[in-house]
Amino acid sequence: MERVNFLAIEKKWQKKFSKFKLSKPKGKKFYCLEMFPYPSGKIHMGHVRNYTIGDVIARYKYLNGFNVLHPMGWDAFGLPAENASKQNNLHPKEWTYKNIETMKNQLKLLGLSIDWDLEIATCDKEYYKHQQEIFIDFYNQGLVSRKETYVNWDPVENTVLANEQVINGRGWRSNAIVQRKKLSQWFFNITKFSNELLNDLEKLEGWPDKVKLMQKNWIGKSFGCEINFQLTNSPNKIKVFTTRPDTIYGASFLALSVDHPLSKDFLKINNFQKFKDECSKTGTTEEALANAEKIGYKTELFVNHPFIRNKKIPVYFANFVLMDYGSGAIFGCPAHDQRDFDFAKKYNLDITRVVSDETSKEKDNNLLEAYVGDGKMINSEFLNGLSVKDAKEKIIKEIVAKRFGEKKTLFRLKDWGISRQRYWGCPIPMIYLEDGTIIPVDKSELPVELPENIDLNSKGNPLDSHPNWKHTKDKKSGKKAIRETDTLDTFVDSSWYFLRFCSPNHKPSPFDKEKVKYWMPVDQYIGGIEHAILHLLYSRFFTKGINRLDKDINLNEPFKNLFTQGMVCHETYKDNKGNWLYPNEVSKVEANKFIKKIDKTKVIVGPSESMSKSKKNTIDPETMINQYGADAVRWFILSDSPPEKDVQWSDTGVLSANKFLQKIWNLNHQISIRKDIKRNEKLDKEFELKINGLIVKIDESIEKFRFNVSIAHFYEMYSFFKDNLNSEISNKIIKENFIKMIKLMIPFTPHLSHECLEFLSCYDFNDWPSIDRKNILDEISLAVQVNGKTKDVINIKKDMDEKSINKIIYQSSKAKKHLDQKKVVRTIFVKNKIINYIVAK
RNA sequence: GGGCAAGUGGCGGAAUUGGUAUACGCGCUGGUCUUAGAAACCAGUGCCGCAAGGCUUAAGAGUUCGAGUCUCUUCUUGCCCA
Repeated sequence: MERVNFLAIEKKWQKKFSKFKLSKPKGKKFYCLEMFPYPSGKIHMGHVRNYTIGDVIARYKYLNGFNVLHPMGWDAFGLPAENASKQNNLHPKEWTYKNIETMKNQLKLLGLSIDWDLEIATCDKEYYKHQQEIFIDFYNQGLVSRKETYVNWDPVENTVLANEQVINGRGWRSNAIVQRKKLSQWFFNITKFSNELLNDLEKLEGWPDKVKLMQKNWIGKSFGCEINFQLTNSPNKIKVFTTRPDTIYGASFLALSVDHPLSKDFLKINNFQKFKDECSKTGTTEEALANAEKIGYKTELFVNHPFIRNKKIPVYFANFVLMDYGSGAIFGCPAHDQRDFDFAKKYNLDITRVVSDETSKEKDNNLLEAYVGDGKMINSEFLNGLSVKDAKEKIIKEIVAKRFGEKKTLFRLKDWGISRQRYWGCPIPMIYLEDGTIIPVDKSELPVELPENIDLNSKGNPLDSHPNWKHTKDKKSGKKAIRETDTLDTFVDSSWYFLRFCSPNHKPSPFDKEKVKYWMPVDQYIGGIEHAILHLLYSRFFTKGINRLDKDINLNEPFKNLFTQGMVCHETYKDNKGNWLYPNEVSKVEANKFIKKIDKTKVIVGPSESMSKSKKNTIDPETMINQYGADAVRWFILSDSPPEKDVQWSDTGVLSANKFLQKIWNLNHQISIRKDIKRNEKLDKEFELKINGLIVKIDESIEKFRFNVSIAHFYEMYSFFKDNLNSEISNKIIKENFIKMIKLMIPFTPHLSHECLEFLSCYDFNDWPSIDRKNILDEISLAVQVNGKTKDVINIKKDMDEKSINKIIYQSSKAKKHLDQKKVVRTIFVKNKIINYIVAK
């Protein structure tokens, strides 16, 4: 068998690919973008999968005549650089750029069609300078504000986290339990776009429904009303937001957040202070609040019930009410809200049912839990008998009419806190004058550069501890000023990089508007599902913000089509002491039996999980590329599972990919030395039809992101070629069609395909085989069923009528014996598909 | 607790969207070649059955000439929100 040295040919073609451009003067534009990586050191299999998928799409579109933008860059700011710096005494900048160099070379090993002239790194001052400009523009547009709020404080990273970065009450990166802390912070006013961010989801037809639903839930629009409750002993009112005004007749208490303005009057009271401290331990997430024991602090305050004369409702402070949702106060209706129910049980408060549960036969009022379902209103005077929905409408009308409150829509989405007390991020371009005014840095002074000399071991914020960096002057007035020493959340960096890629070297502004108008939106965005909320929501916000700055850009959404790929998984291994082991530290003795290479001790095999350094179930892409070749690695990672699902890494899988690609090379060689034999025109035609069918299938499966199916078709086509090497088919036809197949493989195995084409003296690497519409098979196979069960399959001419088919079946079909001497009651005939005889029993 | 997916051989997974279930790959079994191994090649591989044939898409029901696909119930798993 003829063999090819994959490493040698890959090296050869990579030299050409590295200068490769998919952009061309003609053709419709296509912007193909994969989420850019964090330069953590080395690429991992997740990157391999992500960028291979992107490369298939980019190359496919290019070969189909599109003018393709396919850039790559680095999400280069972030905490790991600081941590590494402390450990290795290497400046974050050096560490980052060293990693970028390594990873860039690794990406090149994959043979990606990336235009490296467009490369950007977010830690480059040429990049963050423009980010600071956008920040100032947003500030001037009222999209940035400074607020004192309770924040999620990550005690391990010593920084503030956005709500989106708190997962199950823990920091998304450190996994430390998040604390509540009051700080003055910068915010992007993302809530100004709540409605647009929600409504425009509908326009995103090219996004997975799942992601849209997650964003919808995250934005969390809810309808309800505000009700002002009159305090009995003061002229003041307490404003309450509720989505269930229909349950007002069941109200038995008011609960306020401990941060509610009214709490000021209680701060001097010892018990209250104690209670407040207790509440701060609960955490800020909705989950923590829901699971925590409901505790309250009873005040001597009462409010009047707006609809029940002479009814006074007690006022509590409670731990499950948050100041930053609604008005920081709720009315409790224990019968129909579980949290209120728990609270009422604990403090012996009234539980009055106002919605009847028609599905339950129990009529008594002794509820075991809150009833939140639908039903008819009871105990509610003029609402009685109405459904929950109707009651809601009626009571809101009444509340508005009587001026007790107003109709209101509320969002769960909160503004995006962007201040981080870290060094390795984009400095926030604001200054504080001595008189207390806060103003943006003059644009002519941008970028506000990070200082090179920094002591990362100092306590607290490194920029704040720097001896002189923060001291500056206001350019206009010449007054002394102090710089903002917080840096921006790194999610800001990735919220507009897709715009920068359209003109990465543009100096005057963040991007060349004309280029953005041409390339945007991104036609295909590809990345992990883990960014379904954070990154994608922020990018949408940025796009809308930028569009507001200049309507002429006319860009509402950044990503037209989104694809979220699954993760790469591998079995986990532990030795008998419970230590994790890398896959290359163990060897397989027999099925399901593994031993540790070093001392032959038994290894415990755990379930297959997403590859992670902590569990050591990682496979190094570079090792695999060196062993099997980049094309084989690409081939395997695309072939084994549909790309949106998790894929199981398998050494035998990548080995068999390697073997198959060797066979393709061997076939290529055999075709080149094939001797022309007697030819049969009919076979020639059949052969052409077959390859024509392949083009249709490959086009379709690539468009639908079903690369595993594409690859199955290539396997079938390979067998077809091999089986026909000695058939009476002309050399011309075999070779022409083999070239077509090889061209179809370019997006999957660019190195091997190019090498084969060159070997066959075909130097046109830039076109895609076209479908010959006339060359469509005129024979089809038809299923013959009796009583709905398939008894035979016959090959007939396309579009043959029922009568002729009947004749064939009664003459020669295997189904004949099931029909003989039986009465056919009915025949169902679907042209070119099936014929079904219903026979009497 | 709520919402959304999904359940097909020993494994990863196909199935033209209601019309031939198990394509393709892995693994496994047998054979050829080889001193041997590896590679390569050939054959087989859902289940029952010697065969004819019958059964089979988590379980159960329903609609239909026909259901992996549609509807309902149950179970299981995964994800997101709580």
